[in-house]
Amino acid sequence: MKNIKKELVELMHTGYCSPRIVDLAKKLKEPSTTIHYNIKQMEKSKEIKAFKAVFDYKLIDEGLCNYVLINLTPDEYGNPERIGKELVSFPQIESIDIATGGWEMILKVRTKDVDEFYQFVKNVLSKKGIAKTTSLTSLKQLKTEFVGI
Amino acid sequence: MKNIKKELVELMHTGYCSPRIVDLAKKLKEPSTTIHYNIKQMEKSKEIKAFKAVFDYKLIDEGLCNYVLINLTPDEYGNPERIGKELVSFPQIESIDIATGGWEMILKVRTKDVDEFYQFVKNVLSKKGIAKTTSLTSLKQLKTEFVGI
DNA sequence: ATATGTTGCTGAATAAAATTCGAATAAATA
DNA sequence: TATTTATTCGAATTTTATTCAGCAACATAT
Repeated sequence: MKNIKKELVELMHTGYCSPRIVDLAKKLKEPSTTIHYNIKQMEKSKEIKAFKAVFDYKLIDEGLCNYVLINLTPDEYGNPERIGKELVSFPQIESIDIATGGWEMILKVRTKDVDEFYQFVKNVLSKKGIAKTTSLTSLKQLKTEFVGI
Repeated sequence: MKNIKKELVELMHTGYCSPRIVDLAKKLKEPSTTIHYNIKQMEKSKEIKAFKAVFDYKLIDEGLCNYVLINLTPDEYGNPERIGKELVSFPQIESIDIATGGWEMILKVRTKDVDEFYQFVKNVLSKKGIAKTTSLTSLKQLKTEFVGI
């Protein structure tokens, strides 16, 4: 038995999917070529960034979700994007926002469990420029990526 | 000229997409029927919840993003899910989490602009059971739904 | 208003992909 | 080991995406 599922999850996290043109055409009662044309337009204009899968994260070893609120050190206020860009490639990070209102950065982080989250915090959040972090643990997710549970 | 794009965006926000089995097969160097079988398994077991599009929200009239931290009134502490379920169907809400650590609920909300956000706050967050809200406005998004900018 | 260029729409034909099915293999269980 | 169950995968079929050409709608200039 091959372990294909883990690799599939990884790939479909951010891509390797596409629109179901026939179904969209039926739903909107338009010719499928028209739907096709419009979606291609939206891809060209970058309105559409990707097609991807949404998972039940409890079932794929990403059961723990934390919002991490970050205060930067004063010398990093000027370009929070520097740290942000360092973080983008971490697969545990679902979203990164530069913010205002008490914290300079907001991360949404998914890990398997507390052990992995601890590792994440140690490796990532000890980066230069991060002064203080506050973690808000999600106890239950009722909606994710616009998809209700 | 028909206004198909708005309807397409709405539908592809949470579905009407599917995996690109042939591409996954090529990437993983496996037969496409094997990929097909494995994905169907993941759909049946509910590991996969949906296939959807990710947008550049600035370009589709959802340019303003706020994290809304919510304190519930003491009488609602017992079942935060009641309010949560009332909120699920709002299309502006990307995610709803029941949380611990200072706030009982965390919303991620996307609106066109401040005017629409104000309407949202008035209509939704004046619901019974919500004691206090704090909004954190995203100034810049570096990663969303696992997709980097 | 008319001409001209550009963008959007659509049916027909083609190319490509998903799905089904059956048989073989591998894994799990007794 | 024997038996059942789950997974792999090639061949055939069904379904879907894509291309293309022509037409319609719209915008802009004359």
